[in-house]
Amino acid sequence: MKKSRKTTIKDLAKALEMNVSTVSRALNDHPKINIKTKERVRQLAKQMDYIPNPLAQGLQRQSTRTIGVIFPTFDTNFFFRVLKGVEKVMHENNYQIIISTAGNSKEQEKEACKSLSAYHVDGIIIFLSYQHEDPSFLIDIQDEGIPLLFMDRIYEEIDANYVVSDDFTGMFETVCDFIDQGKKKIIHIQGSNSVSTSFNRTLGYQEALREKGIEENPDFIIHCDHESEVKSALRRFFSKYTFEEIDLITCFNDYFAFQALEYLKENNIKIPDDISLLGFANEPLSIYTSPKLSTINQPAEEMGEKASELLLDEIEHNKKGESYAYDTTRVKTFYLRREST
Amino acid sequence: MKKSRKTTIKDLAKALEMNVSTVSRALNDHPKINIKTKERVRQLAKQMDYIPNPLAQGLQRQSTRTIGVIFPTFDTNFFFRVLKGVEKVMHENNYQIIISTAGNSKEQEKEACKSLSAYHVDGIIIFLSYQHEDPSFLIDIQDEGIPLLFMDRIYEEIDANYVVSDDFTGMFETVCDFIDQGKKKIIHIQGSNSVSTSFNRTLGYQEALREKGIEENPDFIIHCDHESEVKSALRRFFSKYTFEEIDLITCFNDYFAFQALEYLKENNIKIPDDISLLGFANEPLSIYTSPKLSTINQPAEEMGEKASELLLDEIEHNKKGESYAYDTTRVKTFYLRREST
DNA sequence: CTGTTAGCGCTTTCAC
DNA sequence: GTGAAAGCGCTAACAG
Repeated sequence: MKKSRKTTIKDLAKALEMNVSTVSRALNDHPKINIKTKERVRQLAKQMDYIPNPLAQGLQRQSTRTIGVIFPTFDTNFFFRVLKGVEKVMHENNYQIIISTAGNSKEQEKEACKSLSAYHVDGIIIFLSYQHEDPSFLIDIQDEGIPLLFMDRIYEEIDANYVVSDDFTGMFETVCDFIDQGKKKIIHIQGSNSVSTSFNRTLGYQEALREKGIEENPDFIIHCDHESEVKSALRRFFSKYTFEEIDLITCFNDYFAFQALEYLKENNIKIPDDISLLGFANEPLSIYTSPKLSTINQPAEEMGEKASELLLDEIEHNKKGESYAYDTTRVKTFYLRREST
Repeated sequence: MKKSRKTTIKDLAKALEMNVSTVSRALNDHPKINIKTKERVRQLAKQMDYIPNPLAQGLQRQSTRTIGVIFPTFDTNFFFRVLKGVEKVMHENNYQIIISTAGNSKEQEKEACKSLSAYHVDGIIIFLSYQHEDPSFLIDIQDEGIPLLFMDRIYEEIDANYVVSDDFTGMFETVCDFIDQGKKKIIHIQGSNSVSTSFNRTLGYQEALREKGIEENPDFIIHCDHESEVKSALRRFFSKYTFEEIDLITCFNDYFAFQALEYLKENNIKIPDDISLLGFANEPLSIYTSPKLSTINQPAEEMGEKASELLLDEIEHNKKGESYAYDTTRVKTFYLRREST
């Protein structure tokens, strides 16, 4: 393994017989540098294939043109789609992306944050997945001047930019519409309560019933911590109720809906004639089921883009020392009718 | 925005009334440091929440505990699954991951490489997606001492670690088995020829026919650059041939197979009774179709893990200045029977 | 065992 | 306009 050294600013300076500081200034388009010198420097830089060392720059400038993204896991396709949006905007702006996961513990989540902060990322996009009784580590990060952008979950205690999809409204409006169309016997399969998205979707379901004056039956909210529990939960439910007593099944997400779909098919229930089925998220899979799953679209890529733009904005303001007003943008979700409703 | 400074090694040194170098050595477990001093230093470090600045360390050590991963795009779930494997191993070993995409041009692919090299990553995992007439930029990166690991595609010209799934064998063996079972009229929908995975899968198909003494009909290899072309390509094909003339449709990947599935359903062909259908890759979607798609499993996560381990290994050897022998590991693919065959 | 010093590659005052 | 010099936070000879 031969080691070829990268050309540094010193090499340029020597070759051009000027001081490194001049070269640096020329490269950074400093106003007081002779246009001719600038050109000479730039030309040689290109010729010698000079790329500034971001580590050195970062050390000096306290900025690395790097942002971090922390996901709960790498299991859900939704995150990948968000990442795509992030990637797009960040690379357009010449930022690198460092990814992390919270894994399966609060501790890991905290470690991921600290680690990114140590790496001097210029900002962090985070899908916080745990409830921390002491979220001071997050505030510490902000205090270090690293902007934090929270995705898909709002923390009242923390002042920051937020990008969330409007889970509540999406579910609320859609369920209202169904009720108006005469489907009044609706159950909801909810996910883990500690996940705010699940919580909000359930809330949307409940509020819609209330709005339309339908009495809530506690049995009609079926709790599953994981999609693998859906079928047996439904089996339990339908041992108490008949299929005729239900018009529509709403679900925390598309994966839950897929399980429900299988369950219904196994029981020879016609979808949507006997029972309608609604997912949530518009995962790519939802167009491949049969019948194709109706769902509530959650524009993942758009969320990633929006988050990146906000974060970049905050970073820029920070650099200039300007003040900055936080924003929480709710990305619109909407009902997507396919074949299961 | 209050800016709280991070505690540095200097702060520790001052507080402990010793020299920074002693502190540094204590922190790095240098053999010749008094065990007592080490303890004092470490305790204060923990107490003051000291985290070494990776930028400074990187600048000095020429190593950043950071690796880069370059994907062609963020479209295929397969990449996400690979990333999961990479994430697992890398974070176990305290490495950060920087991600990039080749986007849609050779130039971008090259830029991504250069950019990662500039960031002084310790290694790069790359799914090369273009054919570069001049791959010297890759060799340059190796010469800088940055190990390159190629995924899913072999470059004869470049000496490096490779991790590939055995596309050829997976397709070859599966098609042979089908032929043995009496399905002899087999077509193959191939993807872009410039993608080596597609190329190899096609080769597997062809070789299986040859092996079993079946004459190849050029019409039976249907070319599509993208899944969106599959339906019309099939329409064209089946205007020339009847459905009865075909036993089995093999596809470049599961997405292609989904399109074929839709086409067959639209034409009221019973799967697998009239025609069998085989995908490739075992994308998560394949279990949600109806009928469930039979496919050839490609262990994405495992590939990511294996790649990471090899890369880390090379990095470690490099650091110690030891010699290192490259390896190309073929990850086994295998036929996964579900309902479409 | 520990301190002194130089330097990684770059930016940025402060001079002139 | 440009040069000299200090310093970002850390490590690693070289001394003693």
